Amino acid sequence: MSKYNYNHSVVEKKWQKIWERKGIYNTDMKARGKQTFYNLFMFPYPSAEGLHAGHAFSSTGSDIFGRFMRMNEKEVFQPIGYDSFGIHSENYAIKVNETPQKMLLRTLKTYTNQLKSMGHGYDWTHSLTTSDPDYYKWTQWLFVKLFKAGLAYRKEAEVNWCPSCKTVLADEQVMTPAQAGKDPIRADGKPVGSDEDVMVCERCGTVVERKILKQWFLKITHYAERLLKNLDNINWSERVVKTQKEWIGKKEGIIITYPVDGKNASIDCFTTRPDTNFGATFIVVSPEYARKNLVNLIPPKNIQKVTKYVNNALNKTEQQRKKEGRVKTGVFTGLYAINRLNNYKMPIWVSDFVLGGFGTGAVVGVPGHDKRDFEFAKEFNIPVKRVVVGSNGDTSEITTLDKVEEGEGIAINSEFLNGMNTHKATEKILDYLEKQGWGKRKTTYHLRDWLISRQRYWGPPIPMIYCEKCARQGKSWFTKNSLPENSRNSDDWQSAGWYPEENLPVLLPKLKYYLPQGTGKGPLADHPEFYKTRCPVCGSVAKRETDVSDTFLDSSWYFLAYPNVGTKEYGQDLRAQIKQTNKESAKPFNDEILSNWLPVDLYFGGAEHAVLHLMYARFISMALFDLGIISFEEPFPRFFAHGLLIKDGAKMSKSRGNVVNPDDYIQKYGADTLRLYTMFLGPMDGYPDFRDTGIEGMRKFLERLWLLFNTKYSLKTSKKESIKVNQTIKKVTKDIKKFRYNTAIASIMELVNFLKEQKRISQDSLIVLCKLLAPFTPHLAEEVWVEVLGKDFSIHKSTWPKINTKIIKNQPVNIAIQVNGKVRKVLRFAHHEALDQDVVAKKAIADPKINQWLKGKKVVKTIFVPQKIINFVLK
RNA sequence: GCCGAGGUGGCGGAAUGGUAGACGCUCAGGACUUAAAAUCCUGUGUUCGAUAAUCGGACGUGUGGGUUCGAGUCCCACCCUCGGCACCA
Repeated sequence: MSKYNYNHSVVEKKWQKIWERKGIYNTDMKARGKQTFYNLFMFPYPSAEGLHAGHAFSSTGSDIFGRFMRMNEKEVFQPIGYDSFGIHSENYAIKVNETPQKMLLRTLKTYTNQLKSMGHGYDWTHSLTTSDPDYYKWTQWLFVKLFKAGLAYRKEAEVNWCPSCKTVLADEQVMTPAQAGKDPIRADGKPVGSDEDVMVCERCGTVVERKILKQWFLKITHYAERLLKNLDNINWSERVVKTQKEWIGKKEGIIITYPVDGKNASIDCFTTRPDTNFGATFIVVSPEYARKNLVNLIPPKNIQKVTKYVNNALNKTEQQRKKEGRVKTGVFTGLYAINRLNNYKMPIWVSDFVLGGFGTGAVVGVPGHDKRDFEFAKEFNIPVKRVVVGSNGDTSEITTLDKVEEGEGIAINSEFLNGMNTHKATEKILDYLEKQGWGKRKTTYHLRDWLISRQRYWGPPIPMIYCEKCARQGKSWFTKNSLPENSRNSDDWQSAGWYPEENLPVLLPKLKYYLPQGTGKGPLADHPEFYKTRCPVCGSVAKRETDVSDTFLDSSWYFLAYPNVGTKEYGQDLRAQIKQTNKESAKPFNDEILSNWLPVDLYFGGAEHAVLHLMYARFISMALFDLGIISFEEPFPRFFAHGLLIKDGAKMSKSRGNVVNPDDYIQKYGADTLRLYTMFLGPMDGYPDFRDTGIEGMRKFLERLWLLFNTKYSLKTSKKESIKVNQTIKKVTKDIKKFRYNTAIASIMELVNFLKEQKRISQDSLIVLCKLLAPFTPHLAEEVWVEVLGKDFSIHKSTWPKINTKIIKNQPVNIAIQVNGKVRKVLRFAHHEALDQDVVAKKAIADPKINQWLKGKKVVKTIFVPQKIINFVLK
């Protein structure tokens, strides 16, 4: 090839072929003697014909780090695969009117070609596809394991239903339209008002409905405390940690029991601020609570008004309640409750601002220290008491909303709590109330159990068998005494008649018509040849579960599978296994490989999975840890949340018509150009906008690079050149470690500009430059390494350049002149002038400006200020 | 309302308390060319002044204060933007 033309398509194809043939990115899983590095990138789900430029942006970010670690002498494992099961793929198949199987045959080929054409260093020998029976038999095995451990159960519950996807959704898959990035639509075609607060399906943007159905749940709440606690010990992007913490939503408080005056009854209220309880002046219960627990107690003269209010409130939809805003309404029940702390008689009210579904559904009103309580008290002329003095020191009466002190402070008017700070007072009162038997500590979480049933076709069938005969006799897989710890206290235990299927996989049959029914049952329910079976215990006719599991169950363990792909453990036949006595110990993992490679060293992915995949994967890992199957709780000690590549100010999406296809750019400019360009646009955790003009410039830079490498070089390196080169190494290394690829590239460009201005460029400088470029532009670097610099095969087996610290030590310095003990003047000198402190000091004094300034002043000291201040006395 | 993150040229974005605007895009001028494209060179925060030319001054990081020899960076108050949570007791 001509040395003056950089032909990207020839070079890139050539090296991609060589890499594949020689398998240089294939990892020796039993590697010894080298430190291992598991570099994981969130696998894509094939819900379109191919990847868009956003994937190129994020996957390149992950690949660069992997290549960097490789050059830092780590044995790097960088796998890739496909999250091919699930609603997203199925919906796309429906759209193109094909079966998911057939659609995937085509799209996976495209995805693979695209990923390869970007030049990522993936180990394709450890690839996996979640819809492959070899994979999903283990997903089913996982479900069975969880079931046996009491972590999977079935219960009837009010659940989210997407009328468009015709399936239920987990709480995490329901969000506001803004979060989903979709305009809300209603299944019946009615328009959604812009002021309406609606929740939509994460996938399709349809407004969700509520339905009561019997479904399978995973008991993630059992791990709420550990999921929360461990967050403090893992190195994750801050915003993701915060989101998870909020989603778990831990609240510590106490349930206080207040006797109802003159009745043989009491009301339980949950509060997180028992330290303010001396300031309680009323009780409010939700309409739900009133209807359920209070109606019989209410005096006749109040009953009509209360009933009317309750009925009215309960007939309103959630949306109506929200629309009415914060105006407080309510009705007095005629009843009083006693606050046993001070024997205060608190009127009991009913109001719809109290939620039936949170806490106990009843609240104790402390109007001085809760804004909502204050609004309510003002509305109905209920007394307000101050029991906390906040940081502003105000002790006056609380008469307006802005005087309500919700923060921490010092307790007053609270008898034995007086003078204590909020923290101490809380501890004291908690102990006191428990000791008196008036209350009980209670911790609540926002996190709910994970609903995994899906009434769809494209997923792993939930491997459970239902035997009606056994159910009638109250039999189940668990004997009465063998109910696991986790489930023993649960009211939700309704699994009589259910047995786990161990003859795995329960194959998903090929169906020609697989569309969701919308009846609350999945398409498999129409296929007796699938669901008809025999009870594994009594042998009578039994039925299989016809729902499939959530796609997030597939992806909750895939990172554990990658390193084990190809092992005999992962490949073993579970159908043969069950005949063996050790069937309980069957698992897809090789212990040596697990300990060599896991947990994942760096997980690179999108922040949108904060409460979805990332939470589920942590939960599953903890469960597997408790079952003794793996030896760590946290699968991802380090997670980096990348940003998103946007186009014309918006997220790329088909409906907006702003999808950038990376193929066009790879063909026109080359993968290296696209890699370098997307990385240069901005910080990796930002939201850079893709523009065509910029990429032209980047392509020109690569051409100039190519020319630079092809110019004559000398063997000697000048001192100035050496300083520059070493500064660049230092900067680029630091930036890559912090995922600041854009500034790393800028430094490389600066070095190139510098080298171009030199009359002679040394070979050493070019070698360093080539190495610095290698993670970003792997093909170009490889070509230069071998063809131009004549080095051994593959730059990626070479080592990252070392910094010569001696050379870059001399940085610019400041000379500060001290008069009468205070620094009064500072001069700045370039590094090469400031090698000797005395020389510099003399020079400072000699400076005409300083000289003039110094006139008539007594110089005591000059101070040498490079990075830190070093004092020395001027003689 | 509460909790985060942030506000720097025409644009994307750089700056361990130490020459603000690296690097790139855009734009302008020049060279080459019959011409255009490509390429290369020069300039490009605002403003004032000056020279034959090299040049010099002032102001500039949302606003107003403060600390410091020195502040985009640290502290206080305010304004604005973007995320997350939201009648969760």
